[in-house]
Amino acid sequence: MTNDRVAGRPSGSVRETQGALLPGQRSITEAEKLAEAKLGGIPVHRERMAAVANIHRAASAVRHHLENSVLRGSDLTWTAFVVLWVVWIWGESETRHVAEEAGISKGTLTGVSRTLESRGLVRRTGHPTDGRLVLLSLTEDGEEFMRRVFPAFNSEEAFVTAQLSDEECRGLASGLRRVVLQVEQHGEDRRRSLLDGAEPAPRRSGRRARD
Amino acid sequence: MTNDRVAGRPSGSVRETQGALLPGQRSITEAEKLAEAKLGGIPVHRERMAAVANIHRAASAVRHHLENSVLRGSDLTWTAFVVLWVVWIWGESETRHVAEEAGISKGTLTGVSRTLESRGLVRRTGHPTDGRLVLLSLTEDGEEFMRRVFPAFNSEEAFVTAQLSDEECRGLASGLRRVVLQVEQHGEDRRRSLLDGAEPAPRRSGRRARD
DNA sequence: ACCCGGTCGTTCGTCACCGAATTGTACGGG
DNA sequence: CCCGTACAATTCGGTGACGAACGACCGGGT
Repeated sequence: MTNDRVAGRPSGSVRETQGALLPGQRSITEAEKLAEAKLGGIPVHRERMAAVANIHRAASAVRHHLENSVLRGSDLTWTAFVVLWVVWIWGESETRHVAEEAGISKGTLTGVSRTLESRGLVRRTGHPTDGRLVLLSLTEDGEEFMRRVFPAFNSEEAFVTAQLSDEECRGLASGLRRVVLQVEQHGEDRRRSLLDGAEPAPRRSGRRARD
Repeated sequence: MTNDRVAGRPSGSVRETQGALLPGQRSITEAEKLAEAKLGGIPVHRERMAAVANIHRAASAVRHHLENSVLRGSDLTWTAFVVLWVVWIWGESETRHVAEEAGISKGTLTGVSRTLESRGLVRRTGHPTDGRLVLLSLTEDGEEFMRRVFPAFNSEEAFVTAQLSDEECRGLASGLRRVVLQVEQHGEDRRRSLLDGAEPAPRRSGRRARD
């Protein structure tokens, strides 16, 4: 039993014992306090925890909303749309760059891009001089699709950020960009130093070593 | 052909033609300009687009980093850890609340909680008076696990936000919270009014209607 | 006592996604 | 010219996840 006097509560669901509780705002600050109490003395970086937790809350809420509004009607998955968007914005690109930009693995991109190809939205062409590379580009149908669907997508982006001013959006984007850069620039070193000495890592899914 | 003079570029990869290009910062602002040019006149909510895009970039980067640092060593998936975290923070809870808080579906939670149960980290008990409910709580092993692993997790949360001051973290969390609240409070109405009149929605995966 | 609309967690069909192994191409020495 | 190395995309085994259908259960009305 640890810190029962602080973190303790009557039996039954916590939510029920607190009455009507809006998700989000209050629950996350409650969570911070409870976490600190749970750890009993060990300091918690509360702002960091709240920021990171809310990044994921927001990402999942936004993705869910977009999947069930604009994307559902187009019969496209989130990932497929992101890939389409990346190729649309950047123009003809090598697959490894598209995969990185879209935040998916190369293996996943192979499948997604084939799906998009079979729907006539993207074109896959070999690189003229380097036979290892494959270039992705939008077909005319793909261009037309994005001209039609992106405005709707962007409208929902505006909807989900409706509580924020333009200036606040800029601040938000700037903060998030710094998080992305931090991980991209120092993440690998950090991970290496964390398990320094230790074996690289086990793995629970995916193809097994042939060995 | 639309706006070729504005959006046009020499053939080959865009990335190659721009020289060394840091991912993140520059690419997203480039993307905004390119998108606007692509749409040729139709206004784009640039700040909104940048904010939303960066939410997903950041979420995926942070998740990736955490999965490959603290979680890999514990042989837990991201989702399993989030569920564990929610139950740890909130104490014994009904499954539907845990699922919502963790941002996953009820069906997924069934599988995840069984996995966690089989590892002896959580306990599943029937509700004393309502036979439909199942309550989740941490076992003593689960408590011990979180006391050990959460500090490491929190340290990585601090790492990914290292470029931000405490004050900036608070601002970031606040902005994201408003996004979450906006979707939670008005998202369903919005989706309903968007496809108003139209058929509810098709579906591409999952169990088929029995006909 | 019995239905009956509503709500709970679980089941299950159907993909999405990851990442090691694999395959194929490029290119710089011997 | 033919290797060996490097690096590309693809293949494929495996898990993760969704969400409609389902069965168990609640509680109020008839």
